[in-house]
Amino acid sequence: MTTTGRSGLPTGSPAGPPTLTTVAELAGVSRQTVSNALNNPELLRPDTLERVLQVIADVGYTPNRAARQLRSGSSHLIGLRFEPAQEGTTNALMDRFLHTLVETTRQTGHHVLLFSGDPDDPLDGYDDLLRSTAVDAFVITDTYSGTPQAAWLQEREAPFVAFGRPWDDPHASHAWVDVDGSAGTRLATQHLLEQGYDRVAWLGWEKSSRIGEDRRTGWKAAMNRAGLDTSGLGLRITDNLDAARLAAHELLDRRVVAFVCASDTQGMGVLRAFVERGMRSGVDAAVVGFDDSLAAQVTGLSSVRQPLEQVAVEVVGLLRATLAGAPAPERGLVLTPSLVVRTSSQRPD
Amino acid sequence: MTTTGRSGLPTGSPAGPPTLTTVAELAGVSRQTVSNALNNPELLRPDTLERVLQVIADVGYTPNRAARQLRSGSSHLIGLRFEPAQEGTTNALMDRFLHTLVETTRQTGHHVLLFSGDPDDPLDGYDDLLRSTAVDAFVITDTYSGTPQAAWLQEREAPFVAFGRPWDDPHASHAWVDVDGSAGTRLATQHLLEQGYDRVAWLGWEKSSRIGEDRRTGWKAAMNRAGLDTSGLGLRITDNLDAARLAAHELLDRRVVAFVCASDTQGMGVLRAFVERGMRSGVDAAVVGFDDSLAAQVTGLSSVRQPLEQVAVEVVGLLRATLAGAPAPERGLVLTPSLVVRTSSQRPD
DNA sequence: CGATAGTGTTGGAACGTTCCAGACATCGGA
DNA sequence: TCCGATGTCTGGAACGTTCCAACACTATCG
Repeated sequence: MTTTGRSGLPTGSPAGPPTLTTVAELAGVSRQTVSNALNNPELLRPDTLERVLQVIADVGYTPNRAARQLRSGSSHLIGLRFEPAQEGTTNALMDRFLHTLVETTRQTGHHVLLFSGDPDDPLDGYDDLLRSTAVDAFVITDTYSGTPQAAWLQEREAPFVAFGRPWDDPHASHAWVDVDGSAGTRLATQHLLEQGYDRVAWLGWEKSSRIGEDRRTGWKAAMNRAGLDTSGLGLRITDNLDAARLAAHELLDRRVVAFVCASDTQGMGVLRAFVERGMRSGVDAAVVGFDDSLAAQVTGLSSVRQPLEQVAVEVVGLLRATLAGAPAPERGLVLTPSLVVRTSSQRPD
Repeated sequence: MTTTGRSGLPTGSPAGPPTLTTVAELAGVSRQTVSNALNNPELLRPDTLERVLQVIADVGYTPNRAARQLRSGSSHLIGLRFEPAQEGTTNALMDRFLHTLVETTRQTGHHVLLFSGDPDDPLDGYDDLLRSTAVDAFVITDTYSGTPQAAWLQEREAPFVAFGRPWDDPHASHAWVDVDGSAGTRLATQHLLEQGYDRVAWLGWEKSSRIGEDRRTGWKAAMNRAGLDTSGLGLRITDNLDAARLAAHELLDRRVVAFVCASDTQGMGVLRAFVERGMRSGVDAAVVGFDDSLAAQVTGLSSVRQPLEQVAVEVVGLLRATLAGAPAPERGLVLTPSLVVRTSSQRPD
């Protein structure tokens, strides 16, 4: 029973963390049995299992990730390209999503790997990680600019799930989750109509923004359903405070006092216009923003809130299915946002 | 020259990405030579090097991370426990820091691994990653609650760098970077004094907050240097908008119209109080917040801005040094924040 | 009682890389 | 001419795990 080679040193010398062999020797079983104790416990006889697990706990053994990955091919890492804030994606938004993603993947034994790439090349960074087998799958989030990553990843048969629908190709055959922006603005518009306003204006983004146009349709649908005319009430402007402030003034001149916006930034611009005219927000005029950012929470701006936590949970669910070899669902999952009503759109009591 | 075993299949069959052996055969050299071409190019004859690199580029070879890590012991991953927002750390703040961290580590060939843990146990999660040799080092960020992680990691000789100073032990022997909160509030206070206010109030956090007390000292120092009395001007309240609003009213009753706050949230509360009294912010009264959050940017609240990008760069620099075996610097690195002046504290023109 | 089918456990091989010792030329100097 | 030094390249071994085929043993059945 010559103790397996492993140099001349006394086996299990304190250099480095314990390994399978260390545990095996202490428990008086083979390496493979220890491995099975962790990965296929049902194969072991109960008393053996207990003995092995006890030793594992005693020495504080944790399998070496690199070795496991090398042999099994799975890194238990999910890659996410971490971009600076972009249109439709406030930093804080990403933060909420990311946090739940990390928390949820933890439960499946996965971790999140962040990477970055050349801002001008939406594909940069993916290739390296894929070829070096560093990650098991990707989560892609910036689908507003078309989805070159999706096509690229699919071509390479790399598993991934998208947060954001494939605007270019609604029937794309990959798994995705998105939030129904249109439903959000519909909620906001209905809310303002219920508050007694009949001419509700829209402040949105340029026509080139798919997300912006989607949100606009919600406003339009709510107005139409109420039998109201929208002509002259929908404005497309750039996403900054001052543009929104000026646009609001323009509409206020025409006695339009209710606004639904494509972003909180624009909502803040409208609020500013109210103040400049001495109008009491929520009383003389009303506005609803989009994204429920910190700014909205702190200034009392009503806002449409995306269920990002739920999105992250669903993304992880799809990820698990994809990794298990399941085909992508027939259609993507579209979640409904909620409306957070604050003082900017509701009369006190 | 029997082609090395590798099953009976034609060598380099398209299954899976190319490996060292694939490249070696195509280039007509040994595995080791290919490895050297990447890791120690100076060992190769120039023409051999070129030939090998050409093949590498042709077949799109990237070393397998798991295998490399298993052999060399380095994962090229940096672990970061990703927490929900906490005192003194707005989500958006973390976002700026994290983004630069990802970007900077990219240049050193590292990636950022996010993990989470039991919110009640600041140590949870570290142990697993350490024992499974999943990460090369950690970045710890939540040092405001004491630094149990730092002590714990040091005990295990795990490399790490902290963002945030070790309040409990200023001479702790690990590498850290922090922002000089005191300098920030000093800047803010001086600015208000220059604007002609002489009774500048402080709205800060409870005494138990080290960060809060640090920021308070900056205000006090600036006032003292100007020969001004601070009695009755410093208030410690909870970090929410309404507490700040009420505190501001209390001070405004006493004709105190200039405020330096420990957070933007409090700053927003003060702004609200101005509005409620019909005071024009920046004209009749002034306030400066802390952290330059989106809310501040959008509401025109002057604020102290932390140089988070610079912090991240310095953290990575220290990380590299630590991983290279350098001892921790004698003292931590303290960076100076800047003041972003907006309409809340400066008269127009 | 011998063949058959589990049940629990084992050792060898393999994943793809880098470390290491050595092989084989080539070169300069004694 | 011979020797050591240098430059260039090679093959075996090892990192720690899981896959796989095979093992010993017990229980079942004809």
